[in-house]
Amino acid sequence: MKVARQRILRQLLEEDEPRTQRELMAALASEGFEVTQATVSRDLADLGAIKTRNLSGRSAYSLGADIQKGGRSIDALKRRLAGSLQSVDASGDLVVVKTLPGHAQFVASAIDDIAVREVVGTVGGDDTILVVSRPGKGRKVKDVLRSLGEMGVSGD
Amino acid sequence: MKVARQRILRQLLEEDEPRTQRELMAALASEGFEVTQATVSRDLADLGAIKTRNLSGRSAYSLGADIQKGGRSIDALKRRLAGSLQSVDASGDLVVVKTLPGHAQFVASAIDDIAVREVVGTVGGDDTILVVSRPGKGRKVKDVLRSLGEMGVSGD
DNA sequence: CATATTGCTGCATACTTATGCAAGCGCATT
DNA sequence: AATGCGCTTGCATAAGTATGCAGCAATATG
Repeated sequence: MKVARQRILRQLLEEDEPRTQRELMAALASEGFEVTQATVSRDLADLGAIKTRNLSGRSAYSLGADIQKGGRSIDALKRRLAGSLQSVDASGDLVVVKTLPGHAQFVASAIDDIAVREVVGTVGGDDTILVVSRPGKGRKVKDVLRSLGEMGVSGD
Repeated sequence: MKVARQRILRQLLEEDEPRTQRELMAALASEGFEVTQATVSRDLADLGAIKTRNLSGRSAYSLGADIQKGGRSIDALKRRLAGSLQSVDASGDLVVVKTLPGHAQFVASAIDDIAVREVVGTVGGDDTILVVSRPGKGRKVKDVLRSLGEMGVSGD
């Protein structure tokens, strides 16, 4: 089953330093999941895994930029955010996110988790977050956050 | 020249979302650097660049897990650490790092930056840092940190 | 029950990236 | 100047990864 396999895969990604998909394939096999490299590739995409470089410069798969906080998928994050987001507006490269009272810190860290490239950083208060995006990415970040929350909002 | 080219490369990695080395090759060419894919590959290794997945799940190159803090290479980090480290010891998966007074916070954040996979997290005081490594990685983290600082230390 | 629809997978293969090797260059030494 | 060393690069190719397509199974629909 796919879900079970991907759960194992997560573990493997956290515990070991799988260097190739072939290696993961073997590891999965020894756990009873015999799949091809193609499936591993697709699983890794599902999990949002990336190939990082470890301390020695060698590359290995891991669960993304937020490894320390425990990996999560975009989907999982979507679920987390959906309930807390109130509105998202942008002014240039600054994106202002309103949340339920007290949720700002939580949401801000979630945004930090997910927006690896487009976001420079976030500042969270009690119910408001200021998201600083990379030059020209403000609109995009806004759109993405809105789509994650799937809520109606005021204009640009 | 290599250095100049890699500087441009950094910029490209930060500003755009290059999806393949071929793309980077083209971008570099339009900046006056005509090199082959092989060179781009080696440059990316030098810079410690990794292939992340952006919000939509597509993969793109970027400067590692420390994007938000401004990318830097292992080498740069080495230079930063060398002057501040005093000693490194490990006890199981806990690594204790001593720094010059007041440098702990700084060094801790540097370690966070660099130790993408092996380190679970760090706690920094004034001149001491507690580094929590992944199970079984304590020794390795210790060794790496020592080698970064290139200093004599006490035993295990 | 028969027929769609959907999702997961393997196969084969296209695409992408890494690397052994040799050439070229600059600097130091003899 | 000649020799030798180390570094960088391109070339060719190996190694690794992604993906179109088709088959299969499970579930939904008539």
